[in-house]
Amino acid sequence: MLKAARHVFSTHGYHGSSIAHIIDAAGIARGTFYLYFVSKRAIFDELLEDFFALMTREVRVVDVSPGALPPREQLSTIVRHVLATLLSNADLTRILLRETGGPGDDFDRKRADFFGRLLNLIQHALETGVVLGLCRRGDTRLRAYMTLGTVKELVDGLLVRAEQGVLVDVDAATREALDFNLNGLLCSS
Amino acid sequence: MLKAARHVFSTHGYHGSSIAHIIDAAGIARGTFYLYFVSKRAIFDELLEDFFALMTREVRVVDVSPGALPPREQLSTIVRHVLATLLSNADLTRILLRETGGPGDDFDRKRADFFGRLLNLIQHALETGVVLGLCRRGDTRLRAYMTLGTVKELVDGLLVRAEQGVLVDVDAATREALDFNLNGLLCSS
Amino acid sequence: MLKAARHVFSTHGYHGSSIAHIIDAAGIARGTFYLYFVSKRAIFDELLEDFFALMTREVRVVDVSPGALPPREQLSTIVRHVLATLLSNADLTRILLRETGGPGDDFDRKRADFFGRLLNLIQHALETGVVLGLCRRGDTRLRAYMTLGTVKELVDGLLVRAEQGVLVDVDAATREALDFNLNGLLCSS
Amino acid sequence: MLKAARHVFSTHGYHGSSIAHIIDAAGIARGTFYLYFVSKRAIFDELLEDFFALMTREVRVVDVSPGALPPREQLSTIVRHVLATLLSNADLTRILLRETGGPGDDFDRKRADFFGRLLNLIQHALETGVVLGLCRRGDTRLRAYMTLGTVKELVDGLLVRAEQGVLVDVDAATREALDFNLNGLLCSS
DNA sequence: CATGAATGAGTCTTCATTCAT
DNA sequence: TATGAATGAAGACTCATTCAT
Repeated sequence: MLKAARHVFSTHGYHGSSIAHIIDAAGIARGTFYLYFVSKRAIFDELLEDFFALMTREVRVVDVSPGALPPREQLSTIVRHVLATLLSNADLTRILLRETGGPGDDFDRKRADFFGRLLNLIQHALETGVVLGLCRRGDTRLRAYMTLGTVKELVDGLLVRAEQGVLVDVDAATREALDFNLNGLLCSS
Repeated sequence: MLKAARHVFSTHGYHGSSIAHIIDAAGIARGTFYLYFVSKRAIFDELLEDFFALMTREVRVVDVSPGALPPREQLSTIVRHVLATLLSNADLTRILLRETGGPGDDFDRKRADFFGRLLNLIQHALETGVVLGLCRRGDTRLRAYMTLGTVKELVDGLLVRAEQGVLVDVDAATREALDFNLNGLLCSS
Repeated sequence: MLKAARHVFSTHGYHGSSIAHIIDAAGIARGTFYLYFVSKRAIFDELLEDFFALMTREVRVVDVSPGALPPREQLSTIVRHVLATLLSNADLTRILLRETGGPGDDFDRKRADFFGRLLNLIQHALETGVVLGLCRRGDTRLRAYMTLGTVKELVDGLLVRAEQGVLVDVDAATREALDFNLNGLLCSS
Repeated sequence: MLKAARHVFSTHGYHGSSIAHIIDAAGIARGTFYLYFVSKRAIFDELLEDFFALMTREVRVVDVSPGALPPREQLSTIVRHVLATLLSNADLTRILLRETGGPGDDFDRKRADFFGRLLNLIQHALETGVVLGLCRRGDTRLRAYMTLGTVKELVDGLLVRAEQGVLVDVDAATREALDFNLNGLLCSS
């Protein structure tokens, strides 16, 4: 049922999905839906809540204490996890990336919260990198935005590929993501 | 009237905006609206069409012929223009960036078209860069996605700042964008 | 279970009470309800049927045969019984007096039947009174209505008092009722 | 439209009447209804508000200053007006008298308010009567309830007659009402 | 050109009732 | 006998769109 809703929502968006769609997809009766979910809004929220939780579980602060793995390796692991999670939950990812102005302000707020937390995490990492002399100085907030942007759009691109039947190579994508964010596009640089 | 609609749409999203909102904001009668626009959908489309046109005008292929300005300078000009245009049309930008799953598949298709064209432009530039020995080899499509992502999210971040009353420095943002995309985050690397 | 329903109905009215309310109050399962009652309507009917029976038992034709107690005394006894019964079954009385337009026409018809029978009883008594020279001539039907009205509204008033925590004096109320109906409001008259 | 609703409500009660009934009776479309009334509840309220106003206009405190008309005459006038108003608005009267547990607590509260005001008026009159030596001492509150009851039930009875096609004689009813309330049922007494 | 009253298809939600366990 | 998950008809309300003035 959550599965059905997930599919329906990710296909038509929140507003484009009616209860009728969902119950048809789930093969249940109207009343049954309301037996498990208080409202259309509620099932949408639950869907995202679960996904937010799933995503958040993967995201950790990079450990820079001596003896820890090299930061780049840690980053690589995190990014690979994140990408893998997002790609293997294409439905939910689509909702997360593409659904906006959804059920009202609450959803946007929750979404903003989620990305905001990510943003802070990234920004914190960047600042640490600057302190450690690894990263160039600059507006870390804006850079955090841009880094987040690379991931979001990368996933979107991979999703498109997947939709076209192309097999996605998560490892390669991870490499590209790290390479792009760390070294930029230029050659020697 | 387009102005009113623009504001309403960007504030409440497509689905959150009713004809009533728009005509109230525009101070016209219901019937008058349909005198100028065939449907709610139509005014939304026109709004975006205009904006797409406005944006596209700014985006040029980088000229790599001998005697042209250095590519980085050209890029800088383009990016500055793009950022300035987006930021000075915050309403439309918000719609472009945040409104999804809007009026139906058509909107998404158009939006996808727009970003697709951008994507192709960027990819083409990257490939040129590779050929010229300026850029590292790699999956140029994915890199194009990521580059696009940096711009989208950067603008979103700047918009947030603007909404918070912080004056936005387009030149600085342009520098950050170029720097990030070209050189990445790492120091000397 | 009837008790629970009685309380629920008298508190929220017929339409305001759902099966859920009733089974919650009774602490039973949904299915169990339908084991004992064919429908929501049925339990409501049974509730009232019982109450109608209870009430009717108290109401007798006044015995005017020689040797019987004085009519006023008989009346006093009947009225006292009626008032006591109504007041000690506040829940049901509330339903009887206040619930209207309930489950549909049937309920109203039954209710009308009940009061109709009362009406006939009262009218008959009045006509007897006229024949015996005790009562003034007049439209006995209308007078019967009015007499019934005094009782209904009196009980309502007493119920209000009871709800406010005021102890109700049935004897006093009986006296007032008889006095009002027999002698009216005026002094010497 | 109010007319249609009035008829529908008075026939089926609040809960028994659907918007569909009302718009069918009024010969309008669904949306048109909501153009004029915010909700089902709203039209019901307006109906009653109007009627309350109409009724209240008729009810005055009896003037006992020297030189005024005899109280009984004033009473007679008031009662005649009230009865005439109620009977010539049979639909609304039916709602007022028979609809309970309607749209929720608000309606009951409003209804209670209305009858409460009447009650106070009557009680005040009775107390004045006692002071003037016209009325017997007693529980004036309870007597007010009973007086109110006579009117309500009398009207109900007259309504029944009217429904049966019997022509109602308002003057006769007024006489009966006054006679009953002032002198009671007994003969010389 | 402008108006705004009227429309009715479409949506969410409730709740009495059934039935397999 | 008891349960409670499942049902689906019915109802209130929204809103993009039309059209007579």
